[in-house]
Amino acid sequence: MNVTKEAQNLENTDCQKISQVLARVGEKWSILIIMLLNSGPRRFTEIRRAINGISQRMLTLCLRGLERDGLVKRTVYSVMPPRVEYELTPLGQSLTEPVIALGTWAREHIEEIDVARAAFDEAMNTPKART
Amino acid sequence: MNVTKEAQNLENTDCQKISQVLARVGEKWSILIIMLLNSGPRRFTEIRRAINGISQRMLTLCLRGLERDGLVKRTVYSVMPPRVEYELTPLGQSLTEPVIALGTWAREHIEEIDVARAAFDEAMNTPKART
DNA sequence: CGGTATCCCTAATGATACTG
DNA sequence: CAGTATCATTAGGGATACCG
Repeated sequence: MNVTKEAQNLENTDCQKISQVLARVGEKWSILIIMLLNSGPRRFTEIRRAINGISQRMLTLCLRGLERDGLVKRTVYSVMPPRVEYELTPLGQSLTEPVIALGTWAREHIEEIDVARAAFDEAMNTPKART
Repeated sequence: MNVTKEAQNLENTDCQKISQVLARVGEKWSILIIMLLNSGPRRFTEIRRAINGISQRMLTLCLRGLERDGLVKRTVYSVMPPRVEYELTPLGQSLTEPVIALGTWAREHIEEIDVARAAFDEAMNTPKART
């Protein structure tokens, strides 16, 4: 889980920290939720409807994780029926910057990746190709 | 898996793409491998020793995934004993930039996150706190 | 050395039902 | 509405053994 001094650019502990953050950001739904909330507060069901395919359970767990890390703020309005709003904290907002940078990279290189994948998969189907 | 137009900053397809990339980058070991290879080519066993705790199986799978996406190049030297070197492709190298940006964010905010986590966990142990 | 193949166990996730 | 609880299924990943 640690990288030795061989990884000259980063310290061991740095890698651990980065891994922790990337693990959260890399979670299938986290990034989508963060980007959705980047455009303003949303209610639980709004988020659920906006993100196609997420189960109620996973949305709850994911929001809890983001809330725990201080990236998302959960506000409960004690009315009937209940109303709960989620919004990015300043910390969460600051995270959108590097995330968008990564997203930009993804957009710029996704075709290149697709080509690489196709080439790799084809090579797999052509056993001779793998010397 | 899609975000509706509610997420004004990004298109549906963008989010899918970003998710794909983040899923790979977010994988527990990928980021460590990428950062390790950022300092130069490494042999299979070198990587394995450098990254504490990764199993041979997972290293193989992870490297295959990175290779498939065109981020890592695998070179086999047909000698005895076998020698296989892994290095970042230009695409892989370009990825280190936004990843390092995210890493920088992680380093700058990890304490804030730790505090948030501690506060959240304490609130959990004080049921009254969650109204 | 650098893998692949197999078994096995656990953690993650979906589906469903129920509640303040 | 916004959850929680439970069950069932599956995917992730470790351990081990074997191969070119």
